[in-house]
Order: sequence, then structure tokens, then C-alpha cells
Amino acid sequence: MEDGTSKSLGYCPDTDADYDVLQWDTREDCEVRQILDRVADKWSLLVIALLDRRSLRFTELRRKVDGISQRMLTRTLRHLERDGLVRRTVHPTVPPRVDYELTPLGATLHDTIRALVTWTETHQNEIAAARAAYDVRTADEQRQAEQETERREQIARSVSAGRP
Amino acid sequence: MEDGTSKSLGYCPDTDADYDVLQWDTREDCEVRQILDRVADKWSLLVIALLDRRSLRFTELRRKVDGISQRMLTRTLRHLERDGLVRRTVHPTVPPRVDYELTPLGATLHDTIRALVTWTETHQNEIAAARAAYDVRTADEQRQAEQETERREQIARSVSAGRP
DNA sequence: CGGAATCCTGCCTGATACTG
DNA sequence: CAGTATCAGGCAGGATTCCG
Repeated sequence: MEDGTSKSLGYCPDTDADYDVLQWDTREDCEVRQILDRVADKWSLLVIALLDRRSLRFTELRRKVDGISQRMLTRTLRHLERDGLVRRTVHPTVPPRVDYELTPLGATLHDTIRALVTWTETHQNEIAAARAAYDVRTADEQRQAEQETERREQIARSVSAGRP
Repeated sequence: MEDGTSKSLGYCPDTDADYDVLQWDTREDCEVRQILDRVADKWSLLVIALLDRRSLRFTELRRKVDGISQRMLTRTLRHLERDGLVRRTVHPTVPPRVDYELTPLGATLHDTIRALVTWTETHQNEIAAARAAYDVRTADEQRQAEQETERREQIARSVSAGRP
């Protein structure tokens, strides 16, 4: 209800004849895209990665996922619950206590997501190096571009000075 | 330069005494989080998933990634290039031609992301079922809540009518 | 404690126009 | 073709408040 199910039937002119490479339905209204957009959400990813077998309470999650607002945590958890990835258990105590844990389905996704986290941990140095290199390159190009612009402006000035 | 490069080296003051479960640095300024936030972006994910060995031109990508604005495609590609995941090749022809392809590093990430896409394809039926079930449940609860509210309002009305 | 409701800001997006 | 630039608008997301 409310969100990602039926949408603008975004018809997709899509591909024509390049089936040489594996492809999948990339249309926006495609089921896989819908799910992927949810799963590829940074908060969802973190929550699932943190729910490693052990169930966590709302506030525990809030503390562990640094930077998340309670609004987004609530939304994220509702989405994950709706998708059958997380089970929400309310204990009718006072003060209230709500536990979140992965469902079996969520656990299978957890494995995949852990792989992503592991990849990140493994390659973070390479990425940092790539970023540094890129930034240097870009800074150089910008300096050159500025010089180029200045040169042209000088030409333009001398021209307009020639015939006022 | 500017964003997430050299920072808090992975040690995590974080938790106090719950090391029972595997944990990693979840702080917002953590290197891994920075990368993860980028990788977990829906557009990045799609682009990497589509760049399967074969290089693609800008417009090819634009057509394949249904729903992306050219602004976001440009941004996404720049980010991926900066992170060393995608190589951008400009052919000085006319009209211009720019090819994008995965770097070796990007290819390793591609494997992980394909796993995510495959997971989605495999479990989309289960998720659809979970969503349907959830929506039914929620609709029921809402109907009950509305009835409850109405009942209380009636009581309130009869009370205020009793002593005006 | 675990939310729901409200307000408000900022970014994404879409459209358009202009370069090279 | 492959962008960059700019502007309007809409909605995601943060901060705050209040309730069971």
C-alpha cells in the first residue's frame, strides 16, 4: 500500500538488438528493480548487515547505525518487515520492548550483503588510492582549463580594443 | 580531497561490551561506510551490473538504465570513475564518443553485485508474497483501529453531552 | 521505549538551452 | 553525441514534538 508496487507503467523502448551480453529487465516498473532499489538502500543494507543472527531492539539498532534518524530507521524496518526480511516482535511489557531479527529469507540476503561489506573492507585501500589519483588529475585539468580560459579572454579583450 | 579519504582508521570506540556478535565500524565517518554508501546507491548498482565486461557508451547506458536522468547518470559515472571502478575513455572523433567499462577492481565488485541481482531474481516471488501478506495484515489492523477510535469518540460525545 | 505526526530544508529530478 | 548549466518542483529525509 502506498509505495512501490504499481506505478507509472514506464514503458521501456529499451534494447533492440544487443542481446550479446547477459541482460535482465532494467525497466523501472520491473519487479527486480523495485526490490533492488529497496535492497540497495544504504540504511537497509546496514540494518541487515547488523542483524547478524542476534535480534536487536529498536534503540540498539539506532545506536549501532550511526547517523540514522529514528524516522528513517522506522521506515527502513517497516519496509524490511513488509518484504519478509525482518521479523518484528512486540513484547507487551512496560516500558515496551520491540525486537527485530532476520527471517530465514533475510538470512539468505544477509550472506550476500556480508559479501558486499567484505568486498568493501578488502578493497578500501585501492579505492582510497584511486580517489586520490583522480583528485590530483582533476585538479591539474582544472588548472589547465583556467589558464586556457584566461588566455582566450585576453585575446577577446585585445580584439574588442582593436575596433570599438 | 574534499570527502572520504584519510580519516578515522577503522578502530571503533563504539560499543561497550557486546562483542558477542561480529561487528565492524559503523560510524558515519568510517571509510567502509563511505564506500558502502556509494556502492549501495541504486544507480551505481545498476550501472555496474550493466557494465558486464562489455564497454558501453553514454547513451547506451542512458537507454538501458530506465528512468535515470542524464544528470544522475553523469554524476554516478563520475563517482564510479573516481573510485576506480569504471574507466572512461574519450575518443576524439566527431561526433564524440565516450566509452565506459569496468576496471579490474570494478569487475571484482561486479561479481558481488551480480550475486545481489541474482538473489533478487531468485526470491522475488517470496518477497511479493510477503508484501501481499503484510498489506492484508496492516489493512486489518487499520480497520480495527478505526473502529476503536470511533467507539471512543462516541463515548467522549456521550460524556460531554452529559455535563455541558 | 518505540514509535506516529508535523514541519521544514535540501537534494534529486525533469526540462530546457548551450557547447565542442 | 556527450556532456555542462540553470531553474522550478516535488519529495526524501532530518529535527522536533507528543503519545501509549
